[in-house]
Amino acid sequence: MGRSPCCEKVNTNKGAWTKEEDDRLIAHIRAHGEGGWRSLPKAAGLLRCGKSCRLRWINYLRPDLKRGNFSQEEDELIIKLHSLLGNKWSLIAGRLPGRTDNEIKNYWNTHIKRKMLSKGVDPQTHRPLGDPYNGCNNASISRPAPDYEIPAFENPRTPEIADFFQYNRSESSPIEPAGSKDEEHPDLNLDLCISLPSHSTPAASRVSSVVRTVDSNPNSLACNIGLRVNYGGYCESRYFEQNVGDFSHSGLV
DNA sequence: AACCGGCTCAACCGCACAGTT
DNA sequence: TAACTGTGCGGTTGAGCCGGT
Repeated sequence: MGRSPCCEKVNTNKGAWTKEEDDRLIAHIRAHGEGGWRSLPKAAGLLRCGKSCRLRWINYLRPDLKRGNFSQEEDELIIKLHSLLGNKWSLIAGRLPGRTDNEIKNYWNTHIKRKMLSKGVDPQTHRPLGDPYNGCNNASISRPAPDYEIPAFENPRTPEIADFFQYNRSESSPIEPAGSKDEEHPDLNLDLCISLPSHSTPAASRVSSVVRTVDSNPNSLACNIGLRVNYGGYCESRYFEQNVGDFSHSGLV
């Protein structure tokens, strides 16, 4: 059995939004808050699909949007985060206040990609074009680090997140390594801070756990980092490998 | 002024996934 | 457990803008 459509296709407006539609949507969300997108169009008197309303609000009408050109700092941060996360635009957007995933995705495709290609860097792998390691995600092969620094994550900014670091350090985990780690590689900065997308931060949202692990090997300097994030009912686990300073996204936990 | 091609970005689409029944 | 619902994500599209000819 096929999936039912997200909304009634007939009598539904498509394309550019009018000022009146924007005003209706804003007024409804001010009065009732975000959420309930499926029923929102009818309640707000809009002939729009719920998904379309959500997108319009998140990408254009939200009052906390920054708009305007990206700064040099934002440029660099996007490139660094993309090297860590790949095309996870919503996660990247979560670290750029006032920016949306759609905006960053567009900016990446129209500006940064071209800029990187003109510098001879593969925008997908963040490695020089023609690099024999391009497309290779095997952490057992030692690769040179990219020519820019991997961003150091900030320390936990809330007591709650700090608690999770503390909690998970002492808790055994499927990917918890044996033995101590910081002592072996004191220069490795693996403090992780997960910033939640501002548009999806209801009260219940929180970092459900951050598992900080380092599987240190004196010869390969490889380490593993696992993250589990839960916000707004959305839970995601990620697993990164680092090899001699090179974070390569290697797959889901 | 008209045409054309490239670029931008708002919006759409299909899908995945967690939650609910 | 399966079916269904609601939401969010990433890829893609296309209307509109702009500069060049």
